[in-house]
Amino acid sequence: MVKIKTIYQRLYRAFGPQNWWPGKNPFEIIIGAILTQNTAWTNVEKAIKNLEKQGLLSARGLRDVPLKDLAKAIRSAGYFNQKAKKLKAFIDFLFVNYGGSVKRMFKKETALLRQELLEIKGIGQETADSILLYAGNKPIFVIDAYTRRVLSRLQLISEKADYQEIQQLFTQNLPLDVQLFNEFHALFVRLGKDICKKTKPDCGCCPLKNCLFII
DNA sequence: TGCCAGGCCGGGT
DNA sequence: ACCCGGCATGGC
Repeated sequence: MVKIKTIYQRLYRAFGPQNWWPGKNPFEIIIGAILTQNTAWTNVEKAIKNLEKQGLLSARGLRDVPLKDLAKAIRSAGYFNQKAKKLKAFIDFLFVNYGGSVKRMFKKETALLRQELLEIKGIGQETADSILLYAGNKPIFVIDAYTRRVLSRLQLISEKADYQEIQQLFTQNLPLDVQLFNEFHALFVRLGKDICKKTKPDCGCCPLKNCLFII
C-alpha cells in the first residue's frame, strides 16, 4: 500500500514545483476557476486576457457588463454562454453577501463559505474547493478527474468513490497545509496529462506513457 | 481528423 | 440514487 505522503514526494521529485495558481490576485483566480471547468487552461488564459483588455476583470466590471458582451469576451474558454451566466451568478452572490469584496468573503468561516459557494449555479465541489484553496488559501484539498483516475489506478479508492470520500483520504493522511495541498493537486494534474484514460491497471500503456511507474 | 481539456446542471429512469 | 446528454473553443 502506497502512502499518500509518498505519492506527493515522488511526484514532486519527478515534476518539481508547479507554481499554481497562475493568476495574479484572488479575484482573478476565482474567475479562472470557473472558466477552466472542463477546459484547457490555454483557452482560459486568452479569455482572461480579453477580460482584462476590456476592463472587465473586476467585480464591478463583470457586474455591469451585459451578459451577451461577457459571453463574447470569454468565447475562447468554450461553453461561453453557460460560463457567462456562471460568472454573473458568482458576482451577484459576491455583491449580495459581501459587498463585492472577495477579501470580505474569505473572512467567512471556511465550511460555511463552501456551502454558500455550492449553492451558486455553476459552482460544484471542485470549483468551490479550488476557490477556497487557490484564491482563499484555505487548507481544502481539490479532487478532480485526474486525481480520481490515478488513485483508482493505484487501487487506493474504488472507481465509484464519491468526492468527499476521496477528499478525506487526503485530509486524514496529511497535515492541513495550504502549500502542500496547493502543490499536490497541481502535481496530480501534471501527472494526469501524461497518463492514458483507460481505467484498468493492466492496460499496459502506462510505463510507455510516463505514467504511474513514477509512483 | 477526431478526441479531449484543471465540470456542472437538468431531466430521465 | 445513479446515468446521460448538452454545453463549445482550440490544440495536438
